[in-house]
Amino acid sequence: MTDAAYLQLQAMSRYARATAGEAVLADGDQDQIVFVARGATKLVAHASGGREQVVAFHFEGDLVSVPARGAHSYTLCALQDCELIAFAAAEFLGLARSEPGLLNEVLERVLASLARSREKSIALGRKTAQERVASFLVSMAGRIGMPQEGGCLLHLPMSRRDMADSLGLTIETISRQLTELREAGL
Amino acid sequence: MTDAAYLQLQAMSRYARATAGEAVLADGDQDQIVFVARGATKLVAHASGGREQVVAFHFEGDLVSVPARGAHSYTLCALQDCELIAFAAAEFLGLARSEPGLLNEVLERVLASLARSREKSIALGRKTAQERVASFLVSMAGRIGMPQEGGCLLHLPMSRRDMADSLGLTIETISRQLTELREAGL
DNA sequence: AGAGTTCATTGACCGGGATCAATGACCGGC
DNA sequence: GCCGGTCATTGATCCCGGTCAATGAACTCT
Repeated sequence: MTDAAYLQLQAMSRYARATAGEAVLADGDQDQIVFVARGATKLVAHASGGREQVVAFHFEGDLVSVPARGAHSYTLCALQDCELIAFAAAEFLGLARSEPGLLNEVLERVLASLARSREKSIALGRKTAQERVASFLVSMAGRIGMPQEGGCLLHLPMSRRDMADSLGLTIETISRQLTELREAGL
Repeated sequence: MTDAAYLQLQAMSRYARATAGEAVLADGDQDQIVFVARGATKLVAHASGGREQVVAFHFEGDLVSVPARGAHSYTLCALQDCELIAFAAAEFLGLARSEPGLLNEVLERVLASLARSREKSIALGRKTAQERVASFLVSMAGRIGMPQEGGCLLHLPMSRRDMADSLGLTIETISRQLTELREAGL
């Protein structure tokens, strides 16, 4: 990346800190691109009737595309204390157009997001509660698990409610499935 | 786009025709990028136990990212007679890196796919059968509806089974919801 | 220490959509 | 014409996970 582009990028960036549980609304009018420099976030969609769907979780180093409200309104929300760097998507992509390396990096991350979103669709559409919880744990282990001898240590920054809202279940069902897995010795 | 890039692009493309119902496996080893020149397709994920989830529908002019098998295996499948142009994703993105215009176009389409995939997650996770069918119809009207005086004409190329596999329901439920909408005069 | 809060767990019951089953419509082949 | 096939519709029944409710654990505030 050229120095000039770097300076431009820095100029259009907005740095934000967020404490655990806090919403990072950013700017509701236009699409945002947010880089998670530290911490973890969830992207929540609000459906009618108070129903909420967690569309994705993000961890340190992840890039999030936060859409302006379309059919549903979205909120980016901190799970832990976070440091975030936000850009207006249009502006960001405008600059990226002259920086193929950057554009390519963004595209690859967006493709990864798309792949994860599709996996979520499969889970939500065709899996039982047990399978959803199990594949959630496997997926999280792959993303933020610390390999340990013989296994893998997993610190989950989200609450039961977040898991439920991500897997299309209720907190009670999550709880029941987890105890079932625990009693099965997993 | 430069002439040289265009020729390279053409050289790495694979043209394919597919008749309705036919699978377009392409190449299972690596990710594919497919352009739908004519017709309509579905991207199907195969879960264990014969369960299938339609991850997305595509129509004339759409660009599809078909992942090589990861957690689940995917198949691109023609809904109508199709003309398709396929690229190996790695190769395609390699060339695109030197063609910012192309890269930018691809990125925008992938972002649109991501947005649709998220909308699908919301439907699958937090909506009733009735709401799913309704938002499916609205979404399809937005993509392939022909505006008519006072309304909108919609030719759906997919079967009840495809809708069911897309919405996480069964053909019976789709049928019941459609008759319910019909009887309500919608 | 006591009161109020939020979150996780567990139990009892209920309902929306899956499953099983039957029927009809439409098709191409011979 | 008849027969086999696939697809859509409708009804009867069942079950997974939602809903309602109670309890306990951990924490903060006064």
